[in-house]
Formats: sequence, structure tokens, C-alpha cells
Amino acid sequence: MPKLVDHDAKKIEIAKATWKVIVREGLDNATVRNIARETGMSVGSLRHYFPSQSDLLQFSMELVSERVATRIREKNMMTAESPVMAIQDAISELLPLDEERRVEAEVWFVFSAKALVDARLKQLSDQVYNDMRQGFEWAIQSLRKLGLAREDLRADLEVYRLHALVDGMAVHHLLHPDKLTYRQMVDTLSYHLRSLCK
Amino acid sequence: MPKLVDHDAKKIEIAKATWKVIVREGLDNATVRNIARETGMSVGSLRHYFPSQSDLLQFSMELVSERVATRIREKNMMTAESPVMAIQDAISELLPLDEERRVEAEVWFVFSAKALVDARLKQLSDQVYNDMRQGFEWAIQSLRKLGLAREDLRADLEVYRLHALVDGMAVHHLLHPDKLTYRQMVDTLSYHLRSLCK
DNA sequence: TTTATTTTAGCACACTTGTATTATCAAAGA
DNA sequence: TCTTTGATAATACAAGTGTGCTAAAATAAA
Repeated sequence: MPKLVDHDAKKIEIAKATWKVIVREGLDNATVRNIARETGMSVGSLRHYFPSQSDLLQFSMELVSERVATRIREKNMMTAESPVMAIQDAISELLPLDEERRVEAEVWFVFSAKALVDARLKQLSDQVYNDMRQGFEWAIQSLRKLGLAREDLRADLEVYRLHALVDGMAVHHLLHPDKLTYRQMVDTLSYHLRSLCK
Repeated sequence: MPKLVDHDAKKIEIAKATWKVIVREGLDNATVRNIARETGMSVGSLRHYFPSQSDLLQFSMELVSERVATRIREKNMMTAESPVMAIQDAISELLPLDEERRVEAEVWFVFSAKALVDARLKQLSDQVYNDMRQGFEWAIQSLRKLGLAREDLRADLEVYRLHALVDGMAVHHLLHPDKLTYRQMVDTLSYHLRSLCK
């Protein structure tokens, strides 16, 4: 019988190395050779887990969305001081607040740019966008149902607005970290949510 | 004497062809050869105007920011019905409202992703970001000085918020044009600006 | 120890890339 | 008309790419 290796764990390890290379050298330099060197494996070994570079990139991108989704799903909403704080905490998970999240956000950003001309990535990009919007719809609806929201609030536009605000801030922080700090992001988000309430 | 060619005009022509290739095939495929084919020139001719690919890309990115800046600068604010409408019109210039602007926005988006790992592009990216923020600061200040703004408005956070909202919507529209249409963008922007006023 | 199977390592191939070199062309002044 | 000089074109080249293939190594049950 052969060696026992956790296939999935290895693939995740390789995907994380891929992120590292992308953040450090850009998507252009995320070559199989560079990624193999980053993991310490040979190119052949890498190919054993991912038949092609395309598969590797696809998997690496899927892993980002999975991890973000998991993090939000596992967040305990009940511990928050108030419903608004619970919503704010959940949304904060989408912002690059620490190094780990920063890497994921940056990788996602780079992938999104590529999704513009890559049909396969586009599909995933669309799906994640829909999931995110659903989340924001849920957030706005919650505020209304709890009677916290202002009466004159336009639910549909508020969803677009909140969604764009979050992604916009994330992008700004990635590209210009000292021009929009993490604290400023959180303050702005908090400020925005409060502005939706009576 | 040789043939007389308007150097600058030719460079702009090449840069526009570069945009075309980037939008159609992605930045990866914006190779010297592909761009040369797009313009109908030979690779050698292209090199006559741009010594290196890096110079070409740099110039192409600068051209985007120049054109956006010019468009805003030349916009006549006095024709608007109201100050708020004037601000809204100016900001709308930043949104991908027609094909031309869409191309520019998409190119800028792709370049921004590359600026994360390219120091030279990063410099331009920073400068444009600062210019934009100044513009948004001006917009918020205008609302206050005209006495239109709500009293409890936090100017600093409003700037971050408006800036992130605009860029966020632009990105969403680029990536998912039918999930956030041009009309929805404009409506949301208008809604947002009104929410800042008494 | 033997053996079946998975994993790894390395090489080769065809291809594309940016860039350099060289030659050709076209037009204006002597 | 001939030379000069900017513009264009064609070709060459070295470096780097993804990927297919083959042989060796490693491992755990028999």
C-alpha cells in the first residue's frame, strides 16, 4: 500500500503558497515553478495535485471565498451587544482587518480583475457576488424588522450602497493602506450603519 | 528629412489600442505583438515610440487619468439645476456610464491590481487617489458651505464614505453590469447625496 | 522481505515573451 | 539628383513558460 497523504490538506497548502506568491510578486509571476519553489516541492509533485495551472488558480480562488464564507457562518451573532453591532461585526469579517484577511482580500481583488476576461473565474465571481448581496439584503431587512431602521429608507438602494461601500473601502485600504486605515474603515462602517437607524 | 509624424498623437493612438487589447484579452495578453497587431504596425515601429513595454503600459495608464481629469475639469458646473445636481454630475463622470468611460474604468481597475506589485504604477495610483479624495473633500465642503448639509455630518467620514461608494459601485458595475446597472448606480448616488442634506 | 501503489524528481519539447539588431523606405534639403 | 534622417519593418535571440513523459523513491499492507 502506498504512502498516506491527505490530498485535500496538501492542496490547501499549495493554494496558500499560491496566495503568497501572488501577493508578493503578482499574478503574472504566479507560475507553476515559482509556486513549486514556494512550497518546496518539485514541479512534477505540484502537477500531481493540480493537472494544470488553470486548475490551481481556480482552486486557490475558490478557497478564498470558502474561507470568508466559513468565517461569517461560524460567527456567533448572539454575543454582540446589540443587533446593529452584530451586523457590524459580520460585515467587518469582509474587511481586511488583519494580515490573513488582507492576503485573502488582495488575492480576491487580483482574481476579480482577471475574471473580467476569464469565463471560468467569472462564474465564481458572479456566484460570490450574489451571495454577498444576499447577505447585505439580509442585513438591511434585519434593521427594518427590528424597527431600528429609519422610515424613509429605500431598501433596494441601501443594499447597493452598503455593498459598494464595503467593497470600495476594502479596495481603497488594499491599494492605499495608510490613506484609509483599518480604524477609519471601521469608523466609517459604524457611522454608516448608525445613519440608517432612527 | 523623414516622414513627419505627430509623435504624441501616435502615442495616444497606440495607448488606445492597448486599452482595447486589455479589455478584450486581459493585461496578460497585452503583449507588444498583440498591441502592434491591433494598431496595424510592426513590433519595431511600436518600439520606436515606446522603448519598452513598461513605458507603454505606464503611458497608457497615465492617459486614462489625464482624460478623466480633463473631463471633470471641463465640465461646466454652472449649467446644473442645483448645487447638489452639479456635484452629482461631476461625480457621475467617474462612473462608467458609456462605452468610452467603461473602457477607461476597466483599464484603470486592471492597472490598479497590477499597481499592488509594480512600484512605478503604484506611484501614479497614489497620486490619482489623492486627487480624487481632494475632489470628494471639495464636494462635502461645498455642501456644508452652502448650508445644505445636515448639521450632524462628520466631514472626514463622509469623504471616505462617498469615495468608497463611488469606486465600489464602479467596480461592481464593471464586474457585474446587469447586477448593478448604470441607472441603479446613478439612483444610489443621488439617494446618497440627498441623505447628506437637510 | 516482497509488492503494489502513490508520490516525487527531473528533463525535454514546443511555444511565447521582450528586446536587440539590421535593413528598408520615404521625404526634404543641398 | 543625391544625401540625410526619421519612420517602419523583418528577423534573430535569449529567457522563461506550461505541460507531457519517464524513471526513481517512498510507503504500508501482505
